[in-house]
Amino acid sequence: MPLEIRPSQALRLWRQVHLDLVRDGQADLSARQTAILLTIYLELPPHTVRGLAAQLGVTKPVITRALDTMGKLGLVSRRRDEFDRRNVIIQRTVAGALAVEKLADLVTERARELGGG
Amino acid sequence: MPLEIRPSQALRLWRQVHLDLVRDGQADLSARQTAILLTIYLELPPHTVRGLAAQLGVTKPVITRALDTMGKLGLVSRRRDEFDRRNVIIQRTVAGALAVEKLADLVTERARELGGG
DNA sequence: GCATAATGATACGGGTCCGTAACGATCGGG
DNA sequence: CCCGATCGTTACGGACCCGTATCATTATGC
Repeated sequence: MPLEIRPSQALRLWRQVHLDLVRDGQADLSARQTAILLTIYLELPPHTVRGLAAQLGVTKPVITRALDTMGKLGLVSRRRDEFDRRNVIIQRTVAGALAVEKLADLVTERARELGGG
Repeated sequence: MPLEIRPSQALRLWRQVHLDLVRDGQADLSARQTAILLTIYLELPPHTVRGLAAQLGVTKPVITRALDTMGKLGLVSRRRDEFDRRNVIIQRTVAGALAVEKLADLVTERARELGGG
């Protein structure tokens, strides 16, 4: 069941959602942080620093810093893997789930408002 | 002609496109820069610093700095308004148009690949 | 001509992020 | 044991961006 969308519609959708994010002032997330956050909330656990780095094609410090920032914002949390104490398991939070849900509603609503152009 | 998309589809689309942008390494654009770039390429000219700042709900230095960065990348260019030399007119470039078109194709393609979930 | 307004750019102090390299902690094999 | 491999984190120098305040340039009204 593919989703049919024309390039011009895609651009207008992309612009409008980004405008909303900027205007809401809550869009302090970079493209990398967005990719990390959505991976955590859409893919099956467990999530590790190394695994996320591999999926995004970036180095581990990038993931560590992004988790620091998003942790301050309360969007994700970390805990040690008790079975292999070298690993860190990245966990979801209530605030993170709310933010993801809000983004989903925003994209969905803006898509619904798209005209035929 | 609204575009029907479920919240779960919207999230998977958002994640996949951001993953592509990060992996391509071309995602040096922040949410603000993306909003500015798409506004320039989708809305009718002329575009000024003040006008963009008003549309995005940010201050003028934010626009100036974003234009500096995107100008270095060749995505936009600036010239003086000869009829009111206080104004600066922001213009599109070939490279910018290509980048926008590429983004449109990316979103469109990833939308087409979406399953029913 | 002169004062005022408007535009975009710049200075400043502070924060975040980058990539590379090194680090401490932990696991595992010999 | 102990040495190497693996994990996530931190250090470093550099770059970018933020918001506020200020600046030079240009236009406008009297």
